[in-house]
Amino acid sequence: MYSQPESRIVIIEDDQTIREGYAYLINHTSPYQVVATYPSFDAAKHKISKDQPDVIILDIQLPGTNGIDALPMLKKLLPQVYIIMLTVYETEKTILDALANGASGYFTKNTPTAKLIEAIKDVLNGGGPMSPDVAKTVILSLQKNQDTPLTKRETQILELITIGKDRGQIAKELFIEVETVKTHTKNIYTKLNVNSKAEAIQVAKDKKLV
Amino acid sequence: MYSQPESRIVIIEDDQTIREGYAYLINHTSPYQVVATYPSFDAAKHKISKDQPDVIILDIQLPGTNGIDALPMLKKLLPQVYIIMLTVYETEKTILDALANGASGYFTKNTPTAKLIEAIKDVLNGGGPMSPDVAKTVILSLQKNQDTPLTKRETQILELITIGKDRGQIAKELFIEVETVKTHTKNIYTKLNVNSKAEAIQVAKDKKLV
DNA sequence: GCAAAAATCACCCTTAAAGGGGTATTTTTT
DNA sequence: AAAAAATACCCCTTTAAGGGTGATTTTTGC
Repeated sequence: MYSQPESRIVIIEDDQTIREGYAYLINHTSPYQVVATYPSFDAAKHKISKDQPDVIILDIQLPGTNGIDALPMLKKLLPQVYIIMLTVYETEKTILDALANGASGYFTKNTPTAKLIEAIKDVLNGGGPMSPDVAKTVILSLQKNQDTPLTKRETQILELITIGKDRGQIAKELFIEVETVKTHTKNIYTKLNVNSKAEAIQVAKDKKLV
Repeated sequence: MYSQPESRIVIIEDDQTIREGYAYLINHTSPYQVVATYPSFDAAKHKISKDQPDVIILDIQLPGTNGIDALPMLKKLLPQVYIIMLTVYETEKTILDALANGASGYFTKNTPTAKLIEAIKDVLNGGGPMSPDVAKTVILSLQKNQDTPLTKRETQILELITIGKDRGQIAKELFIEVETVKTHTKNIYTKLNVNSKAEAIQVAKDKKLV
């Protein structure tokens, strides 16, 4: 499916200047049309279905229902819609939350309109855009801790532990004895300074060891 | 730190045409210089430290040591270096592996040189580039399953279970009784058709319920 | 080629935390 | 008003986890 000139955009953004600015620029410098703008999700929710948007530009910091909470509801109302998030803040948590909740992209409010229009084109063509800053945050959050105190095998076993495998499953998967898994596990616990599977999982996630 | 005109690039890529093509274009159409090119990691490993590269463009499908395995070794050799991965394949697994192992960016071989040069600039300035296709894969892999059979509370508890919390910790965190956590857990198990914490974690990861 | 590090396996012993069954009240949503 | 979700208790069983100790083999790094 390729982006059609008549693709319909809706903007949900509380700041009037930004809202109208983007709307004007999109309408005048792109083949897309802004069919509606709303200052909040609560204002939008009863009307937006009739707007039949292809893409929604959604602010995160909205009065009333915020953008993150609005995401799943919008997805429910309009399952096919692409949503591009807009925000001033960029904490790892909010970005990942947004992405995990179904955002197709993520931009800051100082993103030039040209970039935004390019992003709209990208999502309409099925590619998900991501601004470099956001991409960096995502990458950093995925980045594995390089200087692990754990050996290769230990890391491997810790990884299997974190995805819920028990001793027996791990042993089978690695073609080793359960007792060996136990030994490795003990060493892992010593190195990580924990003494239970649960704690190990938490430390592993925390330090991005796996 | 801003990108310096004298920034040094090394290309590790087995296909001679691509290797020399990129080298020529980067040298002639950008302020960066390709200081060395290698057809494999094995050929590069003993010399690359002396090249003092700022950015390495690294192919994934290499003869001998592949790019993914080479990543951590390169990072060890040159902790400060930025690595941009190059590949023809784009499975979710390989991309996430690369990112998790410390790649700064990820592009396909048909990426126009202009884009690649822009990416080099981006990484040198500290922003991580990501091609739209890759970004999409990453996003998709982060995407939460929308139609969970679980309730809000159940999802919440499953989430805590997957990060290794036990009944007691979950109860405390949610200000409810341990017995209530148990009840929810039982219901989760029934719905997910499992009967252990370990299985639940696996199903949760698998179906991206959390 | 040698020493250190990593990976492998085994036996003993203990108990907390997990899992299964059933029941029931309160709160929220529709 | 009915249905769904969230809360809470009781009883009962056992498994998988954790701790201690010791030893052999394989892989790595210099």
